[in-house]
Amino acid sequence: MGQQLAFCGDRPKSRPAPARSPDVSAVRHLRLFDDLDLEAQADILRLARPQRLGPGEAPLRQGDAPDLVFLVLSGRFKAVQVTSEGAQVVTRLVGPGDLMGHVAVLNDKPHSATPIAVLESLVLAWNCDDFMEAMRRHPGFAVAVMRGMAASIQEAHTRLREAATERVEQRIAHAVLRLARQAGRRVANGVEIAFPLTRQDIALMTGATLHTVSRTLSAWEHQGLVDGGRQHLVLRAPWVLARIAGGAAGGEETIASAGRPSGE
Amino acid sequence: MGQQLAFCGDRPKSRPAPARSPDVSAVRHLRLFDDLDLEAQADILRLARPQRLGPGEAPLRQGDAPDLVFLVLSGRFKAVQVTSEGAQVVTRLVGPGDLMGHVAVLNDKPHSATPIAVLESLVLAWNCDDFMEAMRRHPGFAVAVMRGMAASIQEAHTRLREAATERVEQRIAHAVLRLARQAGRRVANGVEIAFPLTRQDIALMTGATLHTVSRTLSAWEHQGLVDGGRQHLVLRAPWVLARIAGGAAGGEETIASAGRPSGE
DNA sequence: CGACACCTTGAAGGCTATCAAGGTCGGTGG
DNA sequence: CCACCGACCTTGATAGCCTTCAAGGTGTCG
Repeated sequence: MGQQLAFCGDRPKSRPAPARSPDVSAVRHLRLFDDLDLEAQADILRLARPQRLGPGEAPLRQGDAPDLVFLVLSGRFKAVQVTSEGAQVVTRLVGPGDLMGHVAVLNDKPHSATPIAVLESLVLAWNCDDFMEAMRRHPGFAVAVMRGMAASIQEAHTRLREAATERVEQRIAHAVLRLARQAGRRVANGVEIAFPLTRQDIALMTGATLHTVSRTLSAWEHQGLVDGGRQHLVLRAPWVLARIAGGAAGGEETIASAGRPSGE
Repeated sequence: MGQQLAFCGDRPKSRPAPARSPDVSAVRHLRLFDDLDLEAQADILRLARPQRLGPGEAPLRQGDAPDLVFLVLSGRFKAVQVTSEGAQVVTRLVGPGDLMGHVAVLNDKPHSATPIAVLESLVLAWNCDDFMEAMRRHPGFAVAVMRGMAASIQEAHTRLREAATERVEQRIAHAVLRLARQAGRRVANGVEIAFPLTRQDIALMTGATLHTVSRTLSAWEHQGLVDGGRQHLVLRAPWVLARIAGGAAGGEETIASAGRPSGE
């Protein structure tokens, strides 16, 4: 009882003295800090160390012992899991306000995926002992972290259901709609996915091959549903994609033939 | 800031006075209470109300507003998610020490699955406000809850990877091995799944049809890898199944041809 | 302007769902 | 006790979705 667990694995405690504690104003707007008063925010931030990552860089690697916990301030990451046979999956997309590495720390197991930056990104890093201590000292923080984990679980279960019950075209539709919701930017033609996204990436998110993804997007482009391009995607008719995702076979569906919702 | 969130949805707070607070001894051995001293355990249990469920019964239903959080003391549940088209998935298996309903409560969204008892089961129920309050008052409890959620996330991501990269036979192998780990009981012939499990259940866990599952299990039974039966399964050669799960095509593999591990 | 990464498109084949037709077990009521 | 019924399981045949194999096209960066 009351047994102390080694949350950071068994490696020596390396606590690099924060060069300078980040400013509270940088995180005030994040939902993770909604519940906390200024004092608590400052207390938690005092232990954090900012870090900058360019596209392709990773703050931690699959298989590493848990050591640090990261909070994304800006930019975006894709969490890639590689199997022993070399097959890959993108387990989730990580954006501002999301944590990385906390699952492994809480589980006391090696990291199960490598988060790779797809944009110039800024993160905060905590030594994992400090992170655990912050949660113990500020229950509101712990609850906020749990909220994020709960959302993560629901998303994973949703994707699990899609993978088990849907055809490839539906899964791709769901995937791009989810991308638009998580990282979409309104543009003239519709909604643009606001980071470089290859066909291969979509394939890794949907359990399809890049060939099938390419074919599907080509078909959609011919129907005017999307604008494709090199590492680039614009959803011109999200409502039609939603109908495809919902189970309608698609068939001869065009932009005009589907009732455009008045709201939104 | 400090804005109070409606964790229980907007329904009136119904707090049925606990008939009698459950005994601390019933939960002492659960990992969820490892970190807590006796006083904290008692404080948390004081708010809980025991409840008994028979096979087929569900403590909550998919789509319901979050209201209560449950802790399984004994028995077992399968969490079933149904899509609008009627397709079903089993998102997870819930056993002693696991929570139910907490994800929806933390997310403040309707329950995303219905946990159905597959055995006579005993659970503890908390009003969700009380549950949140317990976590705020006892950070160690919050951390323990998070540990369970972290495990849940890793399992979901693992299954996501399997669904995306593996053939049906491999997925079934992984599924039955996971079942054996979570609900296995050593018997003379090997390891028995210790609750009634239909082919359909396995199909809902793996994204296959019950026909394919039946065919696969029949083939395994002919090879002596498993003993099948009505709602019944015994793994005679888990190490061979592990090899099948690991990617080996199986082919002419028999019990004898695979090196039996010395340990365990 | 050459090389690399990304994308497109065709053809063939296999894995699995689907359709179809029973078989078997266990409980229930007469 | 026995017959019936429902739930669960098995096995064949067929069809089709999607992967796999193959061959190029295209955009971008150094």
